Amino acid sequence: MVLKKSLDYGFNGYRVPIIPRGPRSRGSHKKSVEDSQICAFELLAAVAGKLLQESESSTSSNAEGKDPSGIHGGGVKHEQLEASNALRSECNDQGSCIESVFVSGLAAKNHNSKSTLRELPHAVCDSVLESTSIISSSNFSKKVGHDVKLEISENKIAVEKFHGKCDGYVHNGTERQLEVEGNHNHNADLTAANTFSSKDPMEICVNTHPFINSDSSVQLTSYRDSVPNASFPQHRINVKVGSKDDDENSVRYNRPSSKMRAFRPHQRIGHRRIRKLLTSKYWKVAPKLKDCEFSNSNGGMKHVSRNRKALHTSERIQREDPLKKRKLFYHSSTLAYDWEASSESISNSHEKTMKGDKGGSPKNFLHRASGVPSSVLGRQASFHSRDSHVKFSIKSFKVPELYVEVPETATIGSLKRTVMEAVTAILQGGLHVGVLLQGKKVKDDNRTLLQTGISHNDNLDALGFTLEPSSVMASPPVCPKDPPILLPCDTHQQLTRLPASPILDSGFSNESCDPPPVANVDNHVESKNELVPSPTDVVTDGTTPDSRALVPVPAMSVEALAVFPMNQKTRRSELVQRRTRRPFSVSEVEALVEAVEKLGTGRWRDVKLRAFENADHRTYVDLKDKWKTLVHTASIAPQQRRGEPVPQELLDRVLAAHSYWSQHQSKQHGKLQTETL
DNA sequence: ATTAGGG
DNA sequence: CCCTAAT
Repeated sequence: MVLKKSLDYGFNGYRVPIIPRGPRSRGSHKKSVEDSQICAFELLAAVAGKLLQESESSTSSNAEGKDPSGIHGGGVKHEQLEASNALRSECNDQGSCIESVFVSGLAAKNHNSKSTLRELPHAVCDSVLESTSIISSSNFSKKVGHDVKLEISENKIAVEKFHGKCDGYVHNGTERQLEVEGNHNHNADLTAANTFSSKDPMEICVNTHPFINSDSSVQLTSYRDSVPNASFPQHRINVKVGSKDDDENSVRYNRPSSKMRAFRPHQRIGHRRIRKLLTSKYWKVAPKLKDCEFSNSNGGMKHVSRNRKALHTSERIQREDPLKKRKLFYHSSTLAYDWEASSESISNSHEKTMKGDKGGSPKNFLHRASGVPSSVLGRQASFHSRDSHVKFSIKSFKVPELYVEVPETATIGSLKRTVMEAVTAILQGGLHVGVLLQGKKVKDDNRTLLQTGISHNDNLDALGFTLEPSSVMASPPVCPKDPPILLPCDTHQQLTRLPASPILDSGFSNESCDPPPVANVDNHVESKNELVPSPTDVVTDGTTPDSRALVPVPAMSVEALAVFPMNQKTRRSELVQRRTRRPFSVSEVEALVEAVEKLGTGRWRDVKLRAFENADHRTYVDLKDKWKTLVHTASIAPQQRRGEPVPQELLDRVLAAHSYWSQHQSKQHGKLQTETL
């Protein structure tokens, strides 16, 4: 449809099939969605939990014994409760959780004592996650046919408190519960609320420590490893999460994951889907790692309180749009997930370096990090270490959005499984960590931290991390046929878009990060998109409300977060986040120029309608501003121009149009001018 | 809601 | 991009 329109006008307006909207986006429906999604889905936590659980049985027996200190237990418990309460209250406050159901699994269980599941971890201390929770409040949805699509947005998974030593496996201490409550009457919308309450915050600390590199498999690992063992001499079991799964998990997951990966066209076109937004999860890491502060069990309570705070904050932050979306199909259900770039703040470590640190090369660090699913924002705190090691901790990270599509007849259990599988698949699929420095992605993996400008006393605050899907994940086949399924498309699009904002400073995590590196390889130019309507476009255009909803989910990014690490006191940035920067691509500029040539300046509304109607992230103000800058750019020497170079030809047209319209003050009747220019 | 400009 | 004032 869009295409048609464009044609009608005689030129192709720039269209972005799917554009992530910033928090403040003026986009219409999106907004409502965002608003409605209040509760967070602790996805990550869930994942971790799952993993843990899987292995739990095996581990559990041991666990208890391991934790000599009883502290963990009590402390943890409290924390958990608090966390859940906090979450709950938050939901209430927002009011959107009405529909959400709190699965009190956590709370309830906690009460009972630490839930059995959880206990293990505590005891073990190794586990990174003590508990995870997922909360989803969701809203939405409609049914299409038999399938229910759940989109859980703004869910966060937070792993709060990590007590324990970092070594060891990540145990399944995590408890994850996912419940969906749906009232789906035949026509009724299905509402599902999942709650995962996270009990324990997880703390993650990453440093360049040598050990870190040990396992590659799962992110969690990093922490454990990273933690200086000095502090936790105890049981250091290096288990990879991934490895761990081998036995049980592998069996279970393999099948699902493989299936999930394969994208298959949505079969039931007529079905209604319910979309549930899954928000990202946050992993909370101890805000400050004092060298192993967290290793102490007592530290737990303290951390907890902080965590709670963080949690709340993070929820607010969550508004961001997901960077990416993907869909997975599992059996009859489809899972799509978005990765949100947003990351959580990372705590600073004021500590001095850990003794244990040996110089970890940046590389090590990176490697370590990779594997963590979901975006992570890291912020450095101060590094006092005298040595050349940079130490930082990642407070939390969240997983963007998760789309789940399942038959209405699906059981809650199956839904849970589906979600977990999706998450698991993602995790296993491999994620890599992107490093952002001052909002810009650092692509050169070979550069050292020092070369990159990351040193213990420098801009640690500007350091951020993002979790990016592995390339494999990124390139799932697109299924044009099935309109509803967009994720793949999204992916595609994103990939496509990358090229658009090449090198500039502007490269934000958003755009740049999302796509896997691989993606970069196949750069498509934005213009290409225009020429050849991408599936995404089709989807977007076409569309049923449902599909629309799905597709457009944008992604926001981490960058913003990255840029504004959550400092509890400072910055309300979280609330007033700036829109993510989206440099105009050449094709956009062209569309703008063309529109202005025809309409003249002063009619930005019309310009917007004409050339950017489908680019919801471009407001008329943006267009006006862009024009302003274009005029300026065209007036200065090419050497002074920055950013993606705009073809001189376009700049010439800009000047011509500018002067033309300046003279013809009559901005109102601009019909004749095309030729003039 | 738009437009125009300054920041 | 944001913010504001003026429409």
